[in-house]
Amino acid sequence: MTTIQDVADRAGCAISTVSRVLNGSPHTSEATRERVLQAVADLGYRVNTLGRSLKTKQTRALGVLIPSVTNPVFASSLAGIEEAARKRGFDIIVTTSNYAPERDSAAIGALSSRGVEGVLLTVTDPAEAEIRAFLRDTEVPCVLLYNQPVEKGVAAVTVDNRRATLDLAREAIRLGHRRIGYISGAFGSSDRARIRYEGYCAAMEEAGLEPLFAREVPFVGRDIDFLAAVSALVEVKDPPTALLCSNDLLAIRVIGAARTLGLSVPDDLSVAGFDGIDIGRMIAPSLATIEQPATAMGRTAVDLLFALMNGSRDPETVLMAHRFRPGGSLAAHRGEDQPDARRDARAPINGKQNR
Amino acid sequence: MTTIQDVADRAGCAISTVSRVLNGSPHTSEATRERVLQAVADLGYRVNTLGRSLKTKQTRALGVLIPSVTNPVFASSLAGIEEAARKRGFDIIVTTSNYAPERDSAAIGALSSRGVEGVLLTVTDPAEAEIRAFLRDTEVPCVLLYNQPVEKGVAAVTVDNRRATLDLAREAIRLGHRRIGYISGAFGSSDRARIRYEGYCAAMEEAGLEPLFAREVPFVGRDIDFLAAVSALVEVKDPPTALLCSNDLLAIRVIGAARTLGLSVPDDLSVAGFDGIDIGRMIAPSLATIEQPATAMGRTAVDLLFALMNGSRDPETVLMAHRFRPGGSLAAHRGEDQPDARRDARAPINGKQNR
DNA sequence: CTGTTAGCGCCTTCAG
DNA sequence: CTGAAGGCGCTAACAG
Repeated sequence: MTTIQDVADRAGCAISTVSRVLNGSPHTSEATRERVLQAVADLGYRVNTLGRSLKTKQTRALGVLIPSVTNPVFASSLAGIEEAARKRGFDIIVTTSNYAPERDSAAIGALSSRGVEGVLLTVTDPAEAEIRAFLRDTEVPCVLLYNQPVEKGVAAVTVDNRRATLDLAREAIRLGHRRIGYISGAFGSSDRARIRYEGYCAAMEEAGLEPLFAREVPFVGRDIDFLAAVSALVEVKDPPTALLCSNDLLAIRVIGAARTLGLSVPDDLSVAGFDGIDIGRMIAPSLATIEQPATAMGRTAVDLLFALMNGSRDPETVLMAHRFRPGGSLAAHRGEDQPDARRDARAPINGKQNR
Repeated sequence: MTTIQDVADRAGCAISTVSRVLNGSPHTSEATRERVLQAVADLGYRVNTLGRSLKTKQTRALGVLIPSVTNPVFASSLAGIEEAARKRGFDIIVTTSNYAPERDSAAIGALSSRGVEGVLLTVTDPAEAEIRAFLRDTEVPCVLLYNQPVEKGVAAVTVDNRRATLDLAREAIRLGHRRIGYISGAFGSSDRARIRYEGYCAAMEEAGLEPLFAREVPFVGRDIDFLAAVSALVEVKDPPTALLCSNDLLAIRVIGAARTLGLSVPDDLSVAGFDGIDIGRMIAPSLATIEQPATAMGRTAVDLLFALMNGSRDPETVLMAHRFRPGGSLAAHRGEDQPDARRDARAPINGKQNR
């Protein structure tokens, strides 16, 4: 590895001079400047970022933590992040938690240990003690993405998850559904799932309906377990006519499971998701969902992060606009039911009850 | 930021002692060990990776370059990479080229400037001069992913793109198709696309057919341009009955465009892709394609990289197994054509000809 | 067993 | 305009 000293030797000057031309210091004669540049080219020299960073305390690197990179919604936000960071000359260090809460703080520790100048976080639970402590104590600027902060003074970019799911559930109700279930991955793995559930409950109550059930299913588990879980939900007396899923990937799996169980979507069962990933448009029937602007959210989060970094803005929660996207998976209920649907509402049919 | 000196002060010892206990050196008394650990906990101290790396020349970081993180095939390989790297205690710095050749070498430069201990590359063109030079001259271990190296001594993990497309084209031919077209993103943006095209040509020639055409379409461009490009290909006299696409994302867009043009897939036009992304299974009709084990390829690439790093293996090309995945998008040709299809074969109908 | 010391590669006053 | 020198945080001999 060639160092700044090698360049200085070849250019016949001191390393400080090399440093100056490399960093565009104005006080250098054109002649030596040329020689230095020539030496750099000859030797194929590249500054060692570590040495520089150690001195300047600037790593020009951002840390990113997301649950998974194969979930298109996070891939999109990552794309937005990467683009916005690169535009400013920053690299990103990417870590994933795979929805495992215990990996969150480990990842955050590793990131800050690397001296990243800012951090973008999608954690499983922003209310978790260690996470809160970090958010409060750290001096490295930090913005939550998709998470909704539990205390003031924490920056975040998200949609209004509660309101969005309320909108979605209202739509299902408007379409004549009365027995509507909510299904999510492990609540412990996603504050979004919990908040969205609240929105669902609010809509049900508003319509004078009892929330049917909220069931956690093994989102990242094996197909066979997943199928069993869905089966337990829908193969009951007075089954739900619509299922709201905490995210699109889950919804797509549910549709697949329903089909395996011999149910037609949406004829026998309506299904809706949340996120608005592209795949939803391509499948048949297309997936009804809530769209959130994932790439723009990533970009916005970086913008906010840089504003935080240079002190031009205080931590705040930026709410992005969401939008209901209609789709064939959520259709009008062909009601052979009695008018007063409340009589059908009941305690959880199966599985643990939430709330 | 608290440093090792702060810890030493608080523990009442020298920084070297702190360093020793932190790095698990055996020669430390249990007593001081305790004191140090306590001080670390009290102060919430974390080693500064930069200082350590500067000394040890070990960054425990890998560099990754992929075209895009929103293409599921690269997202999957990235997931495999991240997992395998983390298992070994390595972080990854992720850069994307967005299929722009000029961004490849810039990214590689930035990566090595950060002192990454190894690099995983999916470049637009491994034959490009600057890339070749880097591959040949660099002392940082490096493995290509998806790319097929153009010279010996370069490590790579890929499938046999030529052979795979040959298999795919054979399948189309077996299904009765004679007028088969090949469509890809910009050849300049993907050596895979070019090599796959060769496989297509080989299959056609083997069957005594003339390659119909190979057309580059604006893969990352606007919908309207894309539609026009597809329209120009299929709205001709004696249109192709099957279209082989250089990747799945492209194939899915083609199906969408065909539909917009009023064509039914596969009744009017069969379409096949390459990659085997999950979405392909979920759309209707399901996408016929060549599956490559993206996540495993990422993992394998990291394994190979580490073997390179510790010198236990020499650069080599690892060919992973591919598999034809049947799908509704590629159906038997309902031939009202004359038996000798060669009479229909012709020079490119439209667009620039390749090869 | 523990402290002292010499850098790793680079930037940045401070003199000259 | 340029060189010399100190030090960023840490590790690794080398003494003691």
